[in-house]
Amino acid sequence: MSGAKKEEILNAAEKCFAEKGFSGTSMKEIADRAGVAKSLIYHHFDSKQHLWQESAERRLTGFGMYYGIREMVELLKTDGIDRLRKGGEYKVFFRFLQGHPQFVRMIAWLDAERSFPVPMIPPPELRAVILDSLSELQKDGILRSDLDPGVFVIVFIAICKIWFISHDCMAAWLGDESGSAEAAEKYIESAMSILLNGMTGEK
Amino acid sequence: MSGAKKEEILNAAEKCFAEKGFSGTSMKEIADRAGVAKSLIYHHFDSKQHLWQESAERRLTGFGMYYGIREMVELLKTDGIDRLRKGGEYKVFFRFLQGHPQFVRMIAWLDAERSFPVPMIPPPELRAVILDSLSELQKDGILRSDLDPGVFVIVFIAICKIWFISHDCMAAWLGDESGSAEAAEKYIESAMSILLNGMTGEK
DNA sequence: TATACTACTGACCGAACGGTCAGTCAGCAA
DNA sequence: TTGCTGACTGACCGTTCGGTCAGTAGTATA
Repeated sequence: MSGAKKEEILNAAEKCFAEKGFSGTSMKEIADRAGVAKSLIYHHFDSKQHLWQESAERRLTGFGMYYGIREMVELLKTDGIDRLRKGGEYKVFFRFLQGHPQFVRMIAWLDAERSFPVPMIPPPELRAVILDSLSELQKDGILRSDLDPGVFVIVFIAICKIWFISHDCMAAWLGDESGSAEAAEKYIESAMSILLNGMTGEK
Repeated sequence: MSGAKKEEILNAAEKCFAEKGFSGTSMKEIADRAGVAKSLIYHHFDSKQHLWQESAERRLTGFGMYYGIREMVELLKTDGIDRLRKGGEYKVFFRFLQGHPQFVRMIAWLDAERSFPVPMIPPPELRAVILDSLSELQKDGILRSDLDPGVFVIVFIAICKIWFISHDCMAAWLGDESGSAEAAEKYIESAMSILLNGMTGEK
C-alpha cells in the first residue's frame, strides 16, 4: 500500500530532528530508523530541507499548540477567573507540552535554528479569536484593561515553555533535581497563581 | 605573543556556534573566521567538542547571566517594590539579554542541544544569596509568602528570555512585526507589571 | 502480452567532514 | 652554535555527508 513508508519516513525524521536538530541528523540515520533505503527518501522528498520542513509543519499545524490557549480563554469567558483559579483548568496548555516532549524538543530547535520559515507564528484567525476574547474580558473588568491583551498570551506561554525547555536549569531554583511530576505541578500552580493575580489586580 | 591567536579562535568559535550551533559549524569555518590554519585549533584544543565547551563556559561564567537577577533582588531589598515598579530598575536582566544577542543565541542552542554538560545551572552560592534575599522579602511582607521563592526567579527569567529567543513568534501576538526597541520596552513594562502585581497581592 | 507507472533498492559520486602529522620557524637557554 | 620548545602551517587521512542514478519488482491499464 502506498504512503505507508512515506509516513514511516516522516515519523523517523521527526524523531531524529527532535533529538538532534537539523544539522545533527543525517539522512542515513533517518533511513535506518524508518527501515528503508536512503534513496527512497529522495523518491518521496526533494531534499533534506524539504523533509525537515514537511515534518515540522505536519507536527506544528497538526497539533496546534495554540488551541490549548484558545481553550483556556474560552474557559475564562464562561467560568470567570475565580473558577479557573480554583479548578486549575488553566493547565490545558501546560498539559499539552507535558504530554508531547517531542513537540517541545522541536520548538526548542526551531527557536535555536531560525533558519527555515516554519509556521511557529500563530494562525491569524486563531490569534484574532483569542485576542478578541481577551479584549472582551478586559471590558468586562475580569482582566485589567491597561495592558495589550497579547502580553497575557506571551507571559502565559513563557512560563509554560520554560519549564520544559530549560528544565534542568530551572528546576535547580526549586531545589528539585528529580524532575518529578509533583514538582511540575507545584511549579505551574505557583506560577499561574502569580499570573492570574497579576492579570486582574489594579496597577 | 602567545595566547592571542588562541583568543581569536575562541572568539571565532563563539560567533560560529552562536549562529549555527554545534553540528552546523565546521572547524574550517572557525579557522577561516579566526584567520588561522585549521590545524592550529587542534594544537590549542583537543577536539571540536572541547572547543565548544570551552567557549560556552567562558561566555556563561564570564558574563554571569544571574548577576542581573541578584542586582534586581538587592534593589528590591533596599528600595522596596514600589520604587522598583516606578523606576523600572527591574529591567536589569532584560537589558542584559538585550545587549548580548550572541549570548541569547548561545543559550537557545544549549536549550536545544542539551548534549554537553555546560553550566547553565546557577552557581550554588549565588543561588543561595538570591533565594535567601527573596525569603527575607517574604518575611517582611513585601512578597507573598505562600510560594517557593524559586518560582519568582523562574517566571522572571521566563518572561525575559522568551522575548528574545522566540521573538518573531511572540511579537506577532502584539501585532508588531518591526522588532522595534519601543515594542520591547512596552512588552517588558507590561509583563513586569503583571509579575510584580502577582508577586505581592494576596492569593 | 505489451506498456506504463510507481515504489523501492544498492552502488556510486564529489564534496565536506573531523582529525592527524611531518615539518617550518622564531625565541630562548646552555 | 647547538638543542629544545611551542606556535603554526599545508598536505593529507579515512569517513561520512547529501544527493544521483540505473535498474528491479509489482501492479494497473490497454
